[in-house]
Amino acid sequence: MSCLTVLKQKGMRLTPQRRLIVELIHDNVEHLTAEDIIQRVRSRMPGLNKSTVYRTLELLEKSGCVYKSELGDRVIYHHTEEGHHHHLVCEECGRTIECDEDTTDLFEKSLEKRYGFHVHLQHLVLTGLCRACREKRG
Amino acid sequence: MSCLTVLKQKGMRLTPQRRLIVELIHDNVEHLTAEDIIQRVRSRMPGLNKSTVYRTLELLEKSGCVYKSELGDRVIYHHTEEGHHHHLVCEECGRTIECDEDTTDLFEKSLEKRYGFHVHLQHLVLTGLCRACREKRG
DNA sequence: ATCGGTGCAAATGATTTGCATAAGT
DNA sequence: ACTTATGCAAATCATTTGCACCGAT
Repeated sequence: MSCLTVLKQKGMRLTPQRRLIVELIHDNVEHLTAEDIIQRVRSRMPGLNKSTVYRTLELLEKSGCVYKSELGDRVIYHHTEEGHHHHLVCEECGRTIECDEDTTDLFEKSLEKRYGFHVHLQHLVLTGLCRACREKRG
Repeated sequence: MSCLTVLKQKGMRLTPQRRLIVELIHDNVEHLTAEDIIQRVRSRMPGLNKSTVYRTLELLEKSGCVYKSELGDRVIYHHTEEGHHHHLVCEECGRTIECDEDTTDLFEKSLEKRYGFHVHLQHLVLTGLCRACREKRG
């Protein structure tokens, strides 16, 4: 179900501002910060205020349409998509790899088995080095 | 090697303020925020300024004496100790479980194998529910 | 005695909020 | 029409910074 449908179902208004912000988040594979979104929005709808961006992001997060995570010291947003909830971000080239749930399932199970701890891995963002960058480094 | 030794070796001064902050971090199993440390310091050395706390934390992080991580929207600090770099924090009771590296090693290896991605898991803090709290919930 | 460290107060920067107006339903 | 959403400006809150003085070496 699309974000816009979710909002409509909840009785929220589909304003041009919200449509634009939702569109931006969906068109981007990368993770965007609030500031990124404010920048990108500027060219298409110059009047759109940053408060509106923040309010919309909060709304989308609470509605389960986007994930809010921390990447280093940046707060980033990413649309919710089933099966691709985790991300590997290369520190060198910045590329993002979507990480499927099978890989994390195993990890979750081992934490459960070993510590009796049930992790809530909603949207994990891990940093490191991708293969290409490691090969370049030698 | 202790934090104080590290600082001394780097030619940094061992002021009473720094000694106190280091002591606080080492005495606490839990994760402390900068604000927590500012509070706790107050009773023992009322004149100690918050800037000094922030500056010391940054120094300790750069010297590899403490880890700085994000837990939800809080920035937390924890002393570096070999073999216990990861933490499982219960969302219900707040208890922290130290997670040994064997468990994460497997996870790291599977990410490497599957995606060719080498994660930098310096100090992972994961939230979820501990066994006791899950049993209480039923 | 030196030079790095501290306290203080002011600056910063991201996010939030209160309120009058605008606009989706 | 009735509310909710937006724009604006001001408030907030954690963290950072410039600078004069202090104190560990």
